[in-house]
Amino acid sequence: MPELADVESFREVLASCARGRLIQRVEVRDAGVLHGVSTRRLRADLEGRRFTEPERHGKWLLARTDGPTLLLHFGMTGMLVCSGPDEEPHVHDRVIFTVDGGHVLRYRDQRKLKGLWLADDDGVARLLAGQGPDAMEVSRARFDDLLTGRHATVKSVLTDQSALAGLGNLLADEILWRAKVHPARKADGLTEDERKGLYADMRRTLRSAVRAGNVPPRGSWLTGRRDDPEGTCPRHDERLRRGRIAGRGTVWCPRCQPSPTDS
DNA sequence: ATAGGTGTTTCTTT
DNA sequence: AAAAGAAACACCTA
Repeated sequence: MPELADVESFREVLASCARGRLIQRVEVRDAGVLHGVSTRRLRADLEGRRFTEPERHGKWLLARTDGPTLLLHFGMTGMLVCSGPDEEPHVHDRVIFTVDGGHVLRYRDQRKLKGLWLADDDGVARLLAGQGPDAMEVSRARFDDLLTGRHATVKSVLTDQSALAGLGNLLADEILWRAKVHPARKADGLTEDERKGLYADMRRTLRSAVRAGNVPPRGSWLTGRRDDPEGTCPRHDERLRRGRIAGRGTVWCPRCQPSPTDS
């Protein structure tokens, strides 16, 4: 699930559920999701504090409080859920925050690939130090530098969080499809026009996906067709192609996105 | 039933 | 430098 658009929706969940609220109780149901902090210290440091305005950088969610910051990363299957006070916990609710006003915030995750960190401002800076600029905020000039400076495939650059933060497998494929750029093209082999188009289509795609709260599995999107082994391009009846690029399952349209001829 | 796959990241090996 | 593989984890499907 969680790429930039999903994490942005979790930020909104956090804001509407808990911003300005007092943290009454922190229940760690599975300490396996805690990183660099014990259950005891998480509770001691957060209970009695108040959530403030949450932020996001790439796929990281920063749950700010009037004390330390709780950082959340959702791996492949994590999510943030807000519920009323009396709902039964879900099997995969790993940490549950009860705040005042009758709201309960749940960090839910099936696989526990990532999890929760607690940090002061220096710690936050350290954790995010390796991240590139957020994909929603990156300037055209910076985006250009990113691509022209690298000989790797364009897909691997787009999904490299240290280059550009926030794009995952689905968003990258979606953006490349919209921009009609083959994912295996070399980043430094793109023309000026292609980089310009890629930037514009990245912004368009992100705007729509953030509005939807995910990369929408609609038929007019590549994502709406990638799970169908016989899926075709939304633009025509061409059968989608699949392969492994940048180490991830990749989908593209052979007609819209011509194969790289350069090397 | 075992193998292989997965909207992620990181570390190691090639 | 960059790509591939494995590992972390839990679950699903073939």
